[in-house]
Amino acid sequence: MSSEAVPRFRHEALGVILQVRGDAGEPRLCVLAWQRPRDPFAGLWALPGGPVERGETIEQCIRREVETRLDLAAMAHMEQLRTYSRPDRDPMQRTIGTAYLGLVPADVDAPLPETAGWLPVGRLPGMAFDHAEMVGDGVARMRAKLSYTNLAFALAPARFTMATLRDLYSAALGYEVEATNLQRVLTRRGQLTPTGERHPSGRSGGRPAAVFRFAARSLEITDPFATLRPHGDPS
Amino acid sequence: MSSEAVPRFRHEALGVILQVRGDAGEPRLCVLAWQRPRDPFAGLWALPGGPVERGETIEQCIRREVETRLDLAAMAHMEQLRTYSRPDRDPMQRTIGTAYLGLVPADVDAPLPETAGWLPVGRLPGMAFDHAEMVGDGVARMRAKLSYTNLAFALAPARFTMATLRDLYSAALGYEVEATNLQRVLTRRGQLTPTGERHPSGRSGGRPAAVFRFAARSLEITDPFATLRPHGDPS
DNA sequence: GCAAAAGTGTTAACTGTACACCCATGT
DNA sequence: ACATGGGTGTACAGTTAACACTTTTGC
Repeated sequence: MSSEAVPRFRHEALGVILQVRGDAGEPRLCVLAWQRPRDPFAGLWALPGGPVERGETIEQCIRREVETRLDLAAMAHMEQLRTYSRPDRDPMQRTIGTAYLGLVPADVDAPLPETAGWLPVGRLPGMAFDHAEMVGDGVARMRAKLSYTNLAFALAPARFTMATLRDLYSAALGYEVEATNLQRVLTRRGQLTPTGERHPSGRSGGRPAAVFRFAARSLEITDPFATLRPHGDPS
Repeated sequence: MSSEAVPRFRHEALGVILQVRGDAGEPRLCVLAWQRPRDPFAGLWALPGGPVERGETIEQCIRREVETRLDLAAMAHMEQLRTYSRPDRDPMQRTIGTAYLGLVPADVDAPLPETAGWLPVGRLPGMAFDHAEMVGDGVARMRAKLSYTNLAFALAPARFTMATLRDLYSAALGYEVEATNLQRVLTRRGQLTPTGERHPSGRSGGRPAAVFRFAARSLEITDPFATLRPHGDPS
């Protein structure tokens, strides 16, 4: 209608990279972030990411950006979260941003530069831009998918005992989970494969724990919540 | 790092606007589209949408674009689907596109221009760009949410009998649903409110049907699939 | 009365929670 | 022996699919 040229936008990709980390005692769900050295939002924390380049997809962009700071092979799952477009979300220049959710297994400990850190999502410090909202969206997506998919494969180490997995689920979901029922549910859904190994008990004794691994290493929907399913379709 | 300027992109919003329509006999799930008069993809069908303007969000853009062709008040629900960024998705110029899902109640019959139409999603004609993928994503999202939310409020007329609702669900889900169990499930979840009215039976007789309405007119999660819920939390 | 459509009752299968109880190990 | 933690058995409640059966209408 108008004769004005179509506007063009800076477009950035951002990563909500989550990992359950047990640095000090209890394992906690953490998100990877950088403390900003400069304005805007100097001193606040920002998610990794950067501007999309000319010939790449947004997903290629976030992979490229994260790769420079973290071994990408370490990231076991990645999916698009949502696109944020409030005109004032970047006070310096109009920027549209697409956030991705990335999950890192608990046994990976990639070295990080000084200014980077793993922030506990339960007690986030001040976040730059709309990054706090992105973290919230990412955590919500991950928690939902823990319920009806095998997504935990991307948070768990390659091999684990049920006690380890219980702690991991508890940290990721934000509330206590019982190992007994966790094992039953995951076993019924075919997610767990026993390795045959046993993890010896600690100083305080106790029966040695069986060691498991996840049957699949890519996302599968293991509990289709579809009520109202097709006629004659079990599950 | 590089001294090159950050690239900027044309950004468009697209709408996957769905409605269950019974124009000819059986109601079918349809998507709103326009037949393209010009290249690229002349003759193929494209979703409604257009370029994002300078001061607006992507959601404001898709609302503005759809508004010019359809009464927006008619659309009972809208949510962001996903952002598509393949560099060659628009052969003319690099364009990043964000798709939105919009739902229109079955009793709305907005007049459309000649070149527009409601395409049955079961037998889509050739679609322009990556719009077929967008329709697929939109239909999948809607079907999933029909299972665990009250999303059907956005597809159903204000008042309806269970027979009407059964046909609507069948068309939207793509398989037959029984009115008996549908009523039981929705009633238990508190989605249905009886109006007290009765719909008189037709020529062929039959008991008059009770008329219902949806208890809520905005999206609610009525069946949280969360297995592994917090200790001592029913439902 | 009979066909048609709506609505109710009942059963069976499955899932997840809670909790009691048994097993294997270190000290 | 006993404390500690892992693992199993079992009962119960909630949900949904399937289908037989009853109710209310038009003809």
